[in-house]
Amino acid sequence: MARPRSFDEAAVLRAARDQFWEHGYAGTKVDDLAAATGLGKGSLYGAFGDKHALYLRVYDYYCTESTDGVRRRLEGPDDTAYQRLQDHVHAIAESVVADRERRGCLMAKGAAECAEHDEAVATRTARAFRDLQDYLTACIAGAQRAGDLAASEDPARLAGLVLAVLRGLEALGKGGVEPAGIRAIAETALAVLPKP
Amino acid sequence: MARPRSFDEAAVLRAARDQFWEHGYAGTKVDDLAAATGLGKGSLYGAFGDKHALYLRVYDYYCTESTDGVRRRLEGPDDTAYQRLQDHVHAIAESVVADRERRGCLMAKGAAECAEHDEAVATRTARAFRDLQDYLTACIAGAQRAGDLAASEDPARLAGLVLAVLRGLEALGKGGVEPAGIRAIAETALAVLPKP
DNA sequence: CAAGTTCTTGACTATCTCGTCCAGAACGTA
DNA sequence: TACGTTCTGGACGAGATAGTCAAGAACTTG
Repeated sequence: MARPRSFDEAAVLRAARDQFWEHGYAGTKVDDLAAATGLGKGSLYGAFGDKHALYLRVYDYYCTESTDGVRRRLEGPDDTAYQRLQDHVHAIAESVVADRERRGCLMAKGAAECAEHDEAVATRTARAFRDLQDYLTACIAGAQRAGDLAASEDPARLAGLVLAVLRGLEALGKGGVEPAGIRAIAETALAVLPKP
Repeated sequence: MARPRSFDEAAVLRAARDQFWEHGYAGTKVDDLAAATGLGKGSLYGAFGDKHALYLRVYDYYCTESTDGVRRRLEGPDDTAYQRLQDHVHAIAESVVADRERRGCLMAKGAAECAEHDEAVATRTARAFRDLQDYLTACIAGAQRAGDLAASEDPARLAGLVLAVLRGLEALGKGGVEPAGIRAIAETALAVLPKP
């Protein structure tokens, strides 16, 4: 029919994501996006629309990747559910610790910068949090059935608490809290979850 | 000696703070700052230096006000320490719930946007978090001495956990989590703190 | 009240930034 | 191969934006 696209859309989204991630929405220039993706501005506008539309694509892509990864890590049989929960909490703490440039999480950054004025960002963020809490709830419920956590507690409430701690770890990491502090919080959070 | 300033510095800082708070650092224009503060750009530059220097003044001012408020709310005699802790956690949850425009916390927003590239913001944020954890630690230690919390736990670790939950509440609020969810997390966090 | 100093205002400049546009390139189809 | 279509790259323009500057205002002190 016509000339096909010469770029890989996913690669362009990743490059654009890194720009927005590093500089924020307002701090990212369209020229930077063009340079980072290797596309001319004409191609960029033709393929994705304007800066805002591209940001939404990137943000949605990031949220989906992020929450899907969590889902995969948390789902599984009941008898290893508690282990998976522990691993997940530790993994988040380690990723915060490992992030020495304090790049943080694009979801946290994007929500902080844009959710107030951008309904699409707010909506996508809300869905991501809901998904995360659902995956945590399922995992915790599994651990309760397996007898590794007290069955008396509402799993959704515990999941909310864990989610808040994990989001808090991310925020504290941004704030430069030391590795030992981050790890201690993760340990303490796991320790206070009610056991049978 | 000379012509005195015709503006109230604290009022100017508050007006500038609201601009940065609403639009972020990169999203705030110097013209907006001038309009919001009522000062001409010359006065603004003369009194505070450039945009970045003004931002740092504002950010420091906000952090100080914020942490001082928490200190005042948490300090006091041991026998009411646990009550103060509960009140504080509830107050944070309620402030998140009440923030229907999702303006959030300037510290969270500023750290998310700037800490990565701006050493001064990173340093100030780290100090604020350290202060907050110290105040929480002192309050929790008081509650332990009064017999309202289990004395077996390290108060600094519990304080870290509480701080993470509070910062997490803020992040979840930005993400549009419902009031009931926010309040449930606050309740659950208080409920899992180990009692004697 | 005169002199000296600092503050104020807003016009101005130089640069940046978004988004458009077009000439040419690359491809499928007939 | 010739044609129609879509993609590409970058020059361009309109408007925004950070920071400067100069002329005058306001105040203190001698």
